[in-house]
Amino acid sequence: MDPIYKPEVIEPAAQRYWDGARCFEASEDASREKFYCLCMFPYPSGRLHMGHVRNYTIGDVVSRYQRMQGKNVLQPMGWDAFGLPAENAAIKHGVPPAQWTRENIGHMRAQLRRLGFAYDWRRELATCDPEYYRWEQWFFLKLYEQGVVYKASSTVNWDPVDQTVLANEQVIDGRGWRSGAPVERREIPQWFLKITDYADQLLYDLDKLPGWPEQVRAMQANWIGRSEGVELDFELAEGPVAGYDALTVYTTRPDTLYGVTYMAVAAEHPLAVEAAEGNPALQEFLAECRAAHTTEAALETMEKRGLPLGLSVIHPLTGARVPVWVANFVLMGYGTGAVMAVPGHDRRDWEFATRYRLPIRQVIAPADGSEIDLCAGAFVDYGVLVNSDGFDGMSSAEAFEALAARLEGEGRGRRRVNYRLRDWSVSRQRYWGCPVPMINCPACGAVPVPEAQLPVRLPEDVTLSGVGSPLKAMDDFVRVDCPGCGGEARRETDTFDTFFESSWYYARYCSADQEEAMLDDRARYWLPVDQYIGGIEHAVLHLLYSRFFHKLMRDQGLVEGDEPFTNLLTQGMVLAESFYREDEKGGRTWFNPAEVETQHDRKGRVTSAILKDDGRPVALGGIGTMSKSKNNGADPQGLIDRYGADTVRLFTMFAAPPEQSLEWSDSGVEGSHRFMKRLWRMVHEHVAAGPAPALETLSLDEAQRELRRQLHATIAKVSDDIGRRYTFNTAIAAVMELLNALGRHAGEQPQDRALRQEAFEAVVLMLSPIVPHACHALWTELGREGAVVDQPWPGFDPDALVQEEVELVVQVQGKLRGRIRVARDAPEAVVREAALSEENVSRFIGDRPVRKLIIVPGRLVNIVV
RNA sequence: GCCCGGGUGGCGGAACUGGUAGACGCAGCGGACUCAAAAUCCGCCGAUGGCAACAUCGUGCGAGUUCGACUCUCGCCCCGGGCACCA
Repeated sequence: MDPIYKPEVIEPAAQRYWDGARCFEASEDASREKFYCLCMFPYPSGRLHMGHVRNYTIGDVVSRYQRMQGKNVLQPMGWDAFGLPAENAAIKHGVPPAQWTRENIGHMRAQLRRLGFAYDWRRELATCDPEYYRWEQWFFLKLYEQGVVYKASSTVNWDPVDQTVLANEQVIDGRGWRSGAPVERREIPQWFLKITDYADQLLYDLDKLPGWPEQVRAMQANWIGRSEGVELDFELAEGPVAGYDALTVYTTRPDTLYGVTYMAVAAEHPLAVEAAEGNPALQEFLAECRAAHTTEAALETMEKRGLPLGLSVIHPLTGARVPVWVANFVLMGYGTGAVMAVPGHDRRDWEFATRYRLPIRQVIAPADGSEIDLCAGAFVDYGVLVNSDGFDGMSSAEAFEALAARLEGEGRGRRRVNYRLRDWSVSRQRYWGCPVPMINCPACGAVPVPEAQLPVRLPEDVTLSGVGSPLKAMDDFVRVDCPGCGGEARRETDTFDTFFESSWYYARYCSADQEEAMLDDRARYWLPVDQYIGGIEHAVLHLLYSRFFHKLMRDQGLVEGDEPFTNLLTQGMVLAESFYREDEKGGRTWFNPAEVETQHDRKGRVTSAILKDDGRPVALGGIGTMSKSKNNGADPQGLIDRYGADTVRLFTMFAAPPEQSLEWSDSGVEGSHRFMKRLWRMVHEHVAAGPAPALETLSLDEAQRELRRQLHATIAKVSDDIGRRYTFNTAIAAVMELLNALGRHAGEQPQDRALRQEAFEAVVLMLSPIVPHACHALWTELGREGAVVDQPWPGFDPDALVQEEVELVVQVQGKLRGRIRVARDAPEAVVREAALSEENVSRFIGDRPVRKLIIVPGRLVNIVV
């Protein structure tokens, strides 16, 4: 055995073994319990970053642990390969997006292999491959048949120079991020998926996900935003306008109906548009509201403004005339685009009414009878009705029911459920994405591409100028005969939102090589995913869309079950210290932490830092996420080259529990490397002394029994930490402690060596999910047959945990005053006697009488005087 | 504003069901080995007082429950994340 730990030798060797023995190729086996472990697939941006390393190491540890538990484990990997960065890179470097993407995939795949992750690479997929996206086109057409897909006009951010649609993040201060041109709002026909039809299921099924973090479920519930209320009609006092004879509003507070003093409609509302005809002031206001939307200015600070429309409505209960205003805080996209304003009991209505001196009426009083002052602000809580005719004295809840019933009876209102969730617009006016499989015919309208013609392949040999989508100029792609009438038609040049691809990839891994169908029976075997792992940033969009897709696939008979991911782990971010220098103009130059040396005071507190290059000081920029702009990223590749994959894996698992953010520390990595070297050396010393004899548990002396007790206690703890708690950091700490104890145990008797053999074997087994390469080598060095990857997880020997004598802590008045050793099963009287006679304890008791004595078996004694 | 997290040594973190606060690691300090350095090994390492044994204080702040509170209850302060004119 090599006395020196050489990751550069043992890591490739272990990987060659796994590949040769096809260890991680998973196949369906009904006789074994399956475990599908999945990490969110990466966007092939070019190279792996620390977030990837952390994410995939967690998944790999879980997978390898479950494998040792005897489960049939599937852990696949693939590429979320469509998307905007490829187009930007293409424009910048003149490389086609397909080429750029595939080169990046090649590089990142090699990096993942270097880290030794236990993937079934046969199932690798890239969403930009026609073999993948053809099924997504096929599925889209199925949904179209089913009526889940529809086309509607919707507003987009349009860059008039680049002739392209911009995502919200690409609009900076109202201008296109690349062209700098003022962004326009355009109405463009787009494809939508009716996710709102599934809103209730998506909300209520959250209760079926106890294995998800509370936080993620809460975020999804908020995003769906279900509210119960009443929709009611206010008859227009001056007769029909713009084809309406009533103004319909939605409210969650029908109990405040008697407090309505005005109505407010959105700027885009037909009544406002109609009223603006021939009214320049109103027209100007509507135009301002439209412009304000595009800038996405801080809405919270936006002033509430509006103008009267010169219309009024009739209150359905009192018959009073109520004026109609247009207001900039009313959203056309929610409810009916109009609200009944109750300034006494709604903050926004109150602000608006105060500004424009509109009347404020109190109709709700606090349930506890306290006084309120509506001049100071609105009273928004539920309470008891006042000034509301026959409804006075009812609680808000009672009044909700009574008013809803009355309005429904009179045909002027109905109970309604509203959602914040909007239908999902899946069209993107972009090149690098999956083509929407539709054909636009002047005669027939939008016609689906016939199934036999799938896939609609995205032409990959393109040059991107940055102006418009290159697809529009490609006649070969665009010109097509209409499948309906045979006439000349144009192919749809929009592509799908990339969330479309990532919404079902987890299912496709099960049937990755299936050429005849989207999914097959194998998906029924593997799904749902038992453990899904990824970043919290996907808490809403990706994880909501995937849940939606799973229900769509279920309704098409493609999968079983209601939910795709049984357990979800959201890993924390990777943070690092940053350093900078400021020039005269206040501009900052950021230095990578690798180029900087920190200096500390005698306590070890960081006081300042200098640049290694010139020895002059740099400023501390604080801890934050690793980012390009702050130049504080640690490059995984450099660390792997220097320390090996195992050290990097060990550090990322040891530095913090997986859900918390992880602070990067180069010296922490050094520490992990030290541990690897130490483990290697200790095993080497043990092995170099020759084979160990068989362990005879009955002949161990006290020190040996104590060491063995610690060994088996550690096995029990590590099993629980990795298997149940997912606290890999404490599992590693426990193994470190065990190794420290082994180092202190000096004996060289045959049974000491036998015990050491047992301990090292257990350590290697326990660490093998985390540092698999070194453990692969050490298992063989310990003289064991077979590969550690095929070994079962170690069990603990309950007999080894039994102690004849235990140490008890003795407290007086709850404060620690001494320790005693007593037999494990010592009767209470003996424990009591031992505790009271302990020197320090008796000193503290003095001559005070003992009032009470509490014994917690195996732990402590507390004496109350 | 609403909804989630969180606040423990110089630092990352541990203490899982109320029962020894600070495991493990990093940094720091001291020592061994060495001509020297690196590597490695050993020891110390919350604050205050004390030669010491030990004592007092100490988990954001204030109260409470309890024999006993980092852990439970109430009130407050601060930090992070998400949503945010959603009627």
